[in-house]
Amino acid sequence: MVNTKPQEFSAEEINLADIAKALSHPARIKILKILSAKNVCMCGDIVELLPLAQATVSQHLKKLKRVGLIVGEIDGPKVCYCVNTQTMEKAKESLTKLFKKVCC
Amino acid sequence: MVNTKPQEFSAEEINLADIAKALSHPARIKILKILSAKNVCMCGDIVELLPLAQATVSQHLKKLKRVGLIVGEIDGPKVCYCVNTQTMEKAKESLTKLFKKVCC
DNA sequence: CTTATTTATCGTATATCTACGATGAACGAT
DNA sequence: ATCGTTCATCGTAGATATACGATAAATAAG
Repeated sequence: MVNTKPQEFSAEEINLADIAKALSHPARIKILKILSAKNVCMCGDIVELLPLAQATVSQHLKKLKRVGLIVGEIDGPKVCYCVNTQTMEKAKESLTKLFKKVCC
Repeated sequence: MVNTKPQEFSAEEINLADIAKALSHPARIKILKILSAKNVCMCGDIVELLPLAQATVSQHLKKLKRVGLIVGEIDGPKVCYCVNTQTMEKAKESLTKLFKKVCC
């Protein structure tokens, strides 16, 4: 009798799940839209546009940063956030690949 | 002075976040791949292919069902799961729309 | 009817997520 | 040096996610 149960998931599956997790809250979806619309944006500007406290927005930004979907550059006391187009492209490709495999 | 802080998120943002949440675990990514490869599949078959207990796999299936990405049809004591291509297409379109807006 | 098979659900433990106020750290301006 | 601005982090509370064994429910087969 052979053990067919695999030990873990593939790096690709884990990576795609991480991307999806970063996109799994409306606030983070909206943050990406805001950043792309303004091209570059201070944290404070984002807080103004979301129904959330500054600390909470900062946490959401951290999660988007962690997977590389956005980048924050320090500019004096402020921080300029912007979309990381390269990572975003990769994310899009990974998802497109999944959809192609799964249905379309 | 005007209050610029919105009260909540849009239905579209919430919906997209829900889809992303359903895809936010490697097991669920893999389940979708398995189902599409076999076209139709029993729960037990999926359990064999994942490094998880039956109860855990059942929970993951439930989450995919909840957002409509898969459908389970009862067949005697078994349940035949398959990808819901329609919902999958919609999910793909929603994500594509986001990526188009945000970067690509 | 009893038994075996298949799957969902329950109960439970641990971890992560989400949200906020308070505080700290970094910087520019005075 | 002090103050105001901006943002991250800490501490905390409650909710949700993840995993499993045990059990229940439904059906097919004997």
